Amino acid sequence: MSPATVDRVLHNRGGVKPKTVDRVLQKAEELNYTPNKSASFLARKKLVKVAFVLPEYPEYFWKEIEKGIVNALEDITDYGFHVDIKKTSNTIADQLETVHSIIDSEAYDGMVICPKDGIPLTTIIESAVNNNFPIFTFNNDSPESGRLSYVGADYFEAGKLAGDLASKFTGERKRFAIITDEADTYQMKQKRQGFEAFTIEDGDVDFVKLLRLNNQSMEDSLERVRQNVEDVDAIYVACGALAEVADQVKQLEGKKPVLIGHDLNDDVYHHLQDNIVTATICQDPHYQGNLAVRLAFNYLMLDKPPEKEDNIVKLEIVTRGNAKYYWS
Amino acid sequence: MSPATVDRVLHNRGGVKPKTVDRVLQKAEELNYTPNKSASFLARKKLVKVAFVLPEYPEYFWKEIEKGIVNALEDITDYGFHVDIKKTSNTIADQLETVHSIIDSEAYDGMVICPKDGIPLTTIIESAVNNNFPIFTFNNDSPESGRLSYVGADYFEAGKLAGDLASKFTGERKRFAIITDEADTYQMKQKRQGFEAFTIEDGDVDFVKLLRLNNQSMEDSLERVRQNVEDVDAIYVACGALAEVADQVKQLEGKKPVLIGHDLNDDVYHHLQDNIVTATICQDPHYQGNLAVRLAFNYLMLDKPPEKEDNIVKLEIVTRGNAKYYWS
DNA sequence: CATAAAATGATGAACGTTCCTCATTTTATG
DNA sequence: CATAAAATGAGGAACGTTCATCATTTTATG
Repeated sequence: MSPATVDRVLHNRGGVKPKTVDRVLQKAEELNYTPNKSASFLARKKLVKVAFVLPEYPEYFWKEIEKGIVNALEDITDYGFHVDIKKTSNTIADQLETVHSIIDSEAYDGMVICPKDGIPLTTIIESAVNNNFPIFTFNNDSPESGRLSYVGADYFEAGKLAGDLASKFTGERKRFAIITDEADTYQMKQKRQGFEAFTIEDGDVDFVKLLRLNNQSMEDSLERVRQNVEDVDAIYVACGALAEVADQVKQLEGKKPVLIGHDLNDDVYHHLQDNIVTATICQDPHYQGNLAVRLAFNYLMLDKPPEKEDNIVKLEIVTRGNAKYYWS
Repeated sequence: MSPATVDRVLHNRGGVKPKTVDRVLQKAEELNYTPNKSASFLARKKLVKVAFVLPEYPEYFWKEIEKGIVNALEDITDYGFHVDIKKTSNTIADQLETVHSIIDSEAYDGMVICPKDGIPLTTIIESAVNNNFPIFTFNNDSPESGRLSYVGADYFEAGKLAGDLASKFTGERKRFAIITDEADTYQMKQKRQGFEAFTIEDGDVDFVKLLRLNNQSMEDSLERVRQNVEDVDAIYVACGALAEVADQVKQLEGKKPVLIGHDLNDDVYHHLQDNIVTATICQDPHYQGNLAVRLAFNYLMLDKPPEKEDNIVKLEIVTRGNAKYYWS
């Protein structure tokens, strides 16, 4: 039997009779054979290409993600694995177009995407996956689409954690407020529900009031928030406006409420230093980018399907004391 | 010019006249040459071997580290890089012996070690490094030894973070206690000083009392701690006895003080769930193990010296709400 | 300046796969 | 059962390095 035959079996490229296939596989098992990666990558002639589809927004977060991706790729160069990062505006239409062009171009062997909520994306992912085009989701899931695997956080848990923190950072009185905005995406709903779930389980919470920002008239609604927040002991900002809310809180007279939110940017970092923001809940974007690359690499280059359908990344608590590790 | 000549230059294996060396390097620069890793690993015949010297203790922590190491190695198999993990008892003598045998055996191309405090280890590391035997430190540093690079936490910062948390988790009154034990290692001193530094900077702290456990008569000293802690609002356990102290705190009547410490094990995990331990400060052992392997790999296999002398890993805050991501 | 030693240069065989090409055997079809 | 088509098998070149070996040139030494 020639190496070529064996290779055909190992890559199930067909053209080998079942009896031989068995013989090869059995022998491989017996000898505890594992292909040598160096040789394999070296001999492989064609590039494997993967497209990463990311929203442009919010900038700082995706920049960090991108660093994680690039960083993971550094370890992998020379192995014939290539990724293109495609940024789309934050509209569904734009993302759909990008995805279509990726699939139709037939230039890619797979895709990793942070999909917008809703049917259109689910549908196209589903049909691509059924068509044997592997897709991984990222940061925002689309479980019904049949994507191979998801990398990202559990936002319900994130909301619960926010509740846990709000409770720990406050004293006797626990009058809480949640702030969301109009978009009220799936992620935001999950966070809110998690926070509420915590307050119900906990029992010590006096009340939770829900405030919604209006993106059209941001100034007005922030003003309203400020007025509504004077009798509150902790505020949980579930939307992306943590820094803006912090600006308002900073203006409050007297004892300031505990302020908790998500993610980190330059403004939030400074509010942490000033103890206006007590804590912010982060996911390590670097790690996330890294993991997504590895999943795609393992699948496409090493024939290793993802071990789990969900790769839930950890939620990290960032305060003044450890912020510098998270913001560089 | 033959590939062999070029190769000699690229691996500065000598035997090439300076003019040629220059010519080659210049051309390489000009062509933006980077060696192909697959081909390089494949053609390389000899194994590179690295010894990891770890204390056996505390078990759970080093088990996690080991997982991180093994995990990093999985991505690297077939590349001719091999590591042996050597565990030593917690005595200096034992560690010295292990290190000597590693160096004398001449079977290794490098070493990663979590060195015990003190002159003996510093000395031997220094002489080995001067002798062109690369050594990386890990979890516990030995900067004067001239090790190539350190991977681990900044324990002074860890103490400060503990102070920050203690302050945030308490209300009006801030009467704190620090608990250490007899060993009072460098790490523990750093943590203590960091905590104290925070309390001084902060200004709001009423007092900090220092309690020292006696390892010989643990029961007695825990008993003593319990009595000394009734008038305290927050306790910071800087030594490894967080779970034991938590057991004592659990028995206290009335309002329990905030309890903060380091690391995670099964007992601490349960005390977090019960809200006896409010928060514990962790370093990701998985990541640490991973990073140490990569540093050694980059240095020995890719000729990439570590970018930084200190690879300070982040300090992570673990509470009931996110403990599950840290304990599996 | 003869000679040995050191320095430098060229050659080509590995490393363990992948995959193309061609030869041979089996199977399907009338 | 003849023939074409499909299935299977064997052989060997290529991937881009590393490194041992041998050939040649330069340098040191008396």
